[in-house]
Amino acid sequence: MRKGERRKRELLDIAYRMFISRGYENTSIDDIIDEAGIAKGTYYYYFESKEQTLEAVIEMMIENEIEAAISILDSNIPVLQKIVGITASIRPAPEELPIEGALMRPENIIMHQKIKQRLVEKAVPLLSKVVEEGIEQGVFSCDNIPERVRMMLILSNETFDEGSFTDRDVDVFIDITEKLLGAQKHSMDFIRHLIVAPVPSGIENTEIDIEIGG
Amino acid sequence: MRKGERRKRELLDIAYRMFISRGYENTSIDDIIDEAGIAKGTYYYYFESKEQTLEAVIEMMIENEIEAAISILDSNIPVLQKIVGITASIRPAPEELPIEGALMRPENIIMHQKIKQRLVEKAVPLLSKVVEEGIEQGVFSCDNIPERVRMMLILSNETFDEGSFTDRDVDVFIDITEKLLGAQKHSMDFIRHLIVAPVPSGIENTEIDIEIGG
Amino acid sequence: MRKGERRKRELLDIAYRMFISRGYENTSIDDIIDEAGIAKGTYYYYFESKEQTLEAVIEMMIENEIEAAISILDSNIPVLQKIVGITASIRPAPEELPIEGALMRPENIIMHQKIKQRLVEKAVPLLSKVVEEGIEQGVFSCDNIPERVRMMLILSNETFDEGSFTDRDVDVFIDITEKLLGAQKHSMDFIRHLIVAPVPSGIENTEIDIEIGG
Amino acid sequence: MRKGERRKRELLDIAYRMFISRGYENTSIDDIIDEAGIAKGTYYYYFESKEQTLEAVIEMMIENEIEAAISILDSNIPVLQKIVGITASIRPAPEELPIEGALMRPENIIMHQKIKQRLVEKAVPLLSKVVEEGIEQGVFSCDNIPERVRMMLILSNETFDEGSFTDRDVDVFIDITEKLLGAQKHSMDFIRHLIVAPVPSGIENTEIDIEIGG
DNA sequence: GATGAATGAGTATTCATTCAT
DNA sequence: GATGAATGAATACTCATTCAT
Repeated sequence: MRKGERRKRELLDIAYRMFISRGYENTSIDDIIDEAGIAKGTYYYYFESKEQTLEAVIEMMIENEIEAAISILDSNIPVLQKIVGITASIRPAPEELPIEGALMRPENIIMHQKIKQRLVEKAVPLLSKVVEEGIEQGVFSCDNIPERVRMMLILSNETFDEGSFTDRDVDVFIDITEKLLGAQKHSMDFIRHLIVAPVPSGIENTEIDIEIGG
Repeated sequence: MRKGERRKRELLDIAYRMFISRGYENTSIDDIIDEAGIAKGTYYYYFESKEQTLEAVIEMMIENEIEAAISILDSNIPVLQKIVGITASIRPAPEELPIEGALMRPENIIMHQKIKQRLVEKAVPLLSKVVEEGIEQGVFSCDNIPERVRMMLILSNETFDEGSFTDRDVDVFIDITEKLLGAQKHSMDFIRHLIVAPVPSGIENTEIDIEIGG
Repeated sequence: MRKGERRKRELLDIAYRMFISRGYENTSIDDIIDEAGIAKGTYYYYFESKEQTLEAVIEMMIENEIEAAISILDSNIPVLQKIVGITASIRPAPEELPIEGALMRPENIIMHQKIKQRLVEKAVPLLSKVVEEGIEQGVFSCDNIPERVRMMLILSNETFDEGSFTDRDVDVFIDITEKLLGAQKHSMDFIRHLIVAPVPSGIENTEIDIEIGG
Repeated sequence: MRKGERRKRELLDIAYRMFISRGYENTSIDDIIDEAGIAKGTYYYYFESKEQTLEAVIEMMIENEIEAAISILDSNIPVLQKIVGITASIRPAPEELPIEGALMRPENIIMHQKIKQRLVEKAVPLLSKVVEEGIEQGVFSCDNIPERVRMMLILSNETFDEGSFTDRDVDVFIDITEKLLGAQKHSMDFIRHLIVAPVPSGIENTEIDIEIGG
């Protein structure tokens, strides 16, 4: 049993790495067992199906992220930094992402989507705690905390995941987050230094500036 | 030529409906040609590949949405209502969505994602125009318009698409949109009547309220 | 493992027979598995692709021929007969050839060509040994042995493979082979009795005897 | 009719070039009509089938070669040079061959084979005339002329077509041709200067030198 | 002479899953 | 616990050919 557990964990790691690097759809059971050096029957001894494996892989991933988030939550750093730290830790680490940041490659969308969804689910209550903490300390001031936290997470995910955001995106994100949580203007400016815009502002917009209507 | 065009349009419609109702991945070429009552060769006479068909289907869909959006843009209704109208028209109409609202079913994720992405791309410049109009009229007040518009769209998509939002989500969305664009508090309250929350507030949160840490 | 090997050999035999009798291009995977009574997956469990199967089939064939050739090489028969024996054994046995002798039917050309090429490659070093032996014994006398052997093989293949050669072709072949290897005039005459010309001399030429020029 | 003929000739030229450059099997009717800028129906107005087109293409090619050969035959140059000239002209010009000399690529084998066969058929009677001429002049001395000529052609084709022959191959070829036709030793040495071996002698043989038997 | 829409049989390959040993 | 042989449904795409206009 102990041995079996270890084996399963091992397989999970392999599946994880392969799903991440080549996409779920592009990874066949054969790929996995080849890499693991086991027989096909063995794989099916440990997993019911490929989909169940994906589920398990995601669960494992989530647990890791959440663990990190909780340790931040329980630490003694200031509330504002907790928010940022947890939000960051909740996002799949860059090195875990498919190469070339090709999250949009169809073969990766499904897994990516599932992960994001689960992470938001898990993170909302955690961050809500932090916001409540902040309200007690007078740093934040707002109602409907979980809903606000959820929107903040969505914005963060959708804006920064693709890796093609600009300084302006960061500016707006900071502004809106402060207002979302009722924080002091500029109190979250420090985020700016933590996020490096890979694309200088103004480039993206040029081509979008189309003349419309009359 | 006329005849060929009609035929192609017909096939596009069929593909569209099938992709929408059973998902792109779950629709085989055979399904499409059976439905259309044509030979396989005929299908490939009009489309290069299945993927290209998806692209064409999405393009068709987008064009429809954008057309509607532009007619709103060019109309004489108040700026605030333009914003809401365009934002709504930009979202795939509910009846166009896969049955059971199962946008999250893996087989639909890819198409859904592609559509959302293209719609945002197309809508940002349109809405930016409206916001500028609003600024001139003193209704809005903000900088970095395209970035703000983009975030508003993302929030709108992610919040209302799933069909499982609450009144609180609506409240927060209104609050944040007003702040995002620098609108008067409560000036966008009227949205509330246009969006009906399918899930009463407070239900979702119960299960998320987990005890954490020590 | 033993079992798998047997199965593979079995499939190889079936593929071999089918490729030979109806041509590689005209044999579909479905034909093969129908004949073998196995599922498609099973076929692909043993072979990577149709082309790889062809490769394997040819390899098997070659090995058989070469084995026969080597046993002749190692025997004690006179050098002249070794040459003839190996040259003959190196040629695909008539019963192995596509029915109707239709080697020229396009569907067979590819395989036929590949086989000939590989056989020549394999046979040249073998026959070179024999020629060296013959030189030591004073039966042959020549330089550039591998090149000469290769040409002899080509001539033999191209002349006798089609199955439409005449007595005169045999005469010329004998003459030229003797000269090629520096053998005594008439020392290889005995070949004549081993090769039966299916077409009496003089028939082919009639139609070719065209008046040319002015 | 005149116009139709021109059109057909035009199509033939296109088909010819495409078959040559990408192989018969790899050239689809669609490729041809795209290149020609005509409709599919038009193609079938001029040709019965793809195979018939190949036949016509080859016929056209052969005619060109034979024409050149005949003009050499009728000229006043010495017999030995006629032999060489015709033999060379009979071989598909290098620039007509598939790129990269990949005659062995399966997609080209069929056409290549057909061409070689037809060329030999056509060339044998021509060269036989020359050899007879040579016999009258005392330059050659042999019987069974067509058979000898045929073998010479085969040897020439098989040896020099691949483009990977050595100086030794040339030496042996000269030696054997002289003996085949009963020419004076060294009388054909001049060929050597006309053929440039792309591969220095001795390289190929190394790897073939395998130890065999006991 | 010319068009181009329509055909449909044909083909190789993939892959998650099962199960007897 | 572990194996690996066997399965077979599923699928996208090709292409020479026909024929009504």
